[in-house]
Amino acid sequence: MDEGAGLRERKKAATRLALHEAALRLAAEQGPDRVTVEAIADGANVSRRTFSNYFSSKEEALFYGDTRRLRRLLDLLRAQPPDESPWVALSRAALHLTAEMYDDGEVLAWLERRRRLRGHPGLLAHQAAAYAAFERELAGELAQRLTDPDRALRARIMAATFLATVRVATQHWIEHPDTPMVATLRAALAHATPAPEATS
Amino acid sequence: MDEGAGLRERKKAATRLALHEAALRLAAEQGPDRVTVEAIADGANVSRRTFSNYFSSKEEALFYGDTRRLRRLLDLLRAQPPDESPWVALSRAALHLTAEMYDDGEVLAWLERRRRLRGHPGLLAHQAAAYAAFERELAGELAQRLTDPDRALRARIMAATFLATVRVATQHWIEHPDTPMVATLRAALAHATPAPEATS
DNA sequence: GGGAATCTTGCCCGCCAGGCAAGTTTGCTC
DNA sequence: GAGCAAACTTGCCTGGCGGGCAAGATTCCC
Repeated sequence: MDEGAGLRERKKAATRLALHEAALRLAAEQGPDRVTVEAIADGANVSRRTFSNYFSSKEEALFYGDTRRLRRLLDLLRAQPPDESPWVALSRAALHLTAEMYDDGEVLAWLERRRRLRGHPGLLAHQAAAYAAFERELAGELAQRLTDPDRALRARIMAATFLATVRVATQHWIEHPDTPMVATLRAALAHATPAPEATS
Repeated sequence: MDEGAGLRERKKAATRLALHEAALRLAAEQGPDRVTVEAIADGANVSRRTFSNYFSSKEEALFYGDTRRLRRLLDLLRAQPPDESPWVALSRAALHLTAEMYDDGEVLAWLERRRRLRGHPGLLAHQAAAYAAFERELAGELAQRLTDPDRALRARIMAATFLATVRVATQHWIEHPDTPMVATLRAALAHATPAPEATS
């Protein structure tokens, strides 16, 4: 990926990814609390101080994967036809994304490590925070697809509920991997589909 | 409130509340980053160490109000007729709660302080985390009101989307207090109302 | 090749979470 | 009331963290 950019950019992306991978691996091995930032930095062959240049906390490093995926989701959303209903566009983008993840092939290792982190309530909170950081951005994109009088509120609601749905679906799938992920996601999105505006 | 309990319990509740108030006041006055835990403890006439006995971080103290309100919401939900549709029960409980808040009369001071904290993205993340900590509990309650084959997933989705909606509605109202809060909440809940299960 | 921009690292400071133990307050029983 | 146990507060202390700063290394671009 990112083949186009210069050496500097590629190196940065590489260390950022290395830090993320190290964080995830170590957290899965030893439990998230037993891992120090220093250990993560070592695992990526980088000084502790450099870690701080990339991430502002252990947890941010841990969920950098989610962050990247959400950014990708935004791109996929932008690629949807602009006259499509916003929720449908969101759903398509999300399903497209999970398909991509399967193509990557790395899903299995990822799933395994994520399963070991299941049930640490502190981590769930940080994950929710990571998702929440995206709400404004996503809401901005959605607002352009709405014509409502109060699009601002509607866009934020839709962004928040959609992200919550994706987050829960992923979590649920991690805990019940017997069902394929797309099926879980599809069901979750169906459950959360907003009613076509009952004009109360 | 809590008149029934013994002295010990009442004192604990009082210091916990005092710490929360101090945190909110100081954060609103000086900005959340410029406030140290020590200052909050001082503001509540308590040692720094005691702060840690009540809250595990500044942010937890800051959002203790939200936490309390969410607990109250759960009680109100339990008080709804058990044959009511889950989403309607949730909505009623939420509207009931905001009505209670207005009755309290302290909403104005609260609003003022919260407005000053608007736009600190780090805080929004922590708020999302506080709400996320409630998802499991709420989902548990909702699961009892569902008969679905996959109630587990449905309950979690509904809990997550509902909490996201309440959170966004509150935030939106803080930023646009010209509209009354119940109106904002009602609109938000209407936008997020799930469709009656399109059997895809 | 050479200067400018950028990145890495080590050093450092103030802050923070939480274990431990001594001292204090509350609850309970007689 | 007296006295004891449970629970709470506090100070002390440790390991870890976030981020400012400046010196040195690397990359970029002319």
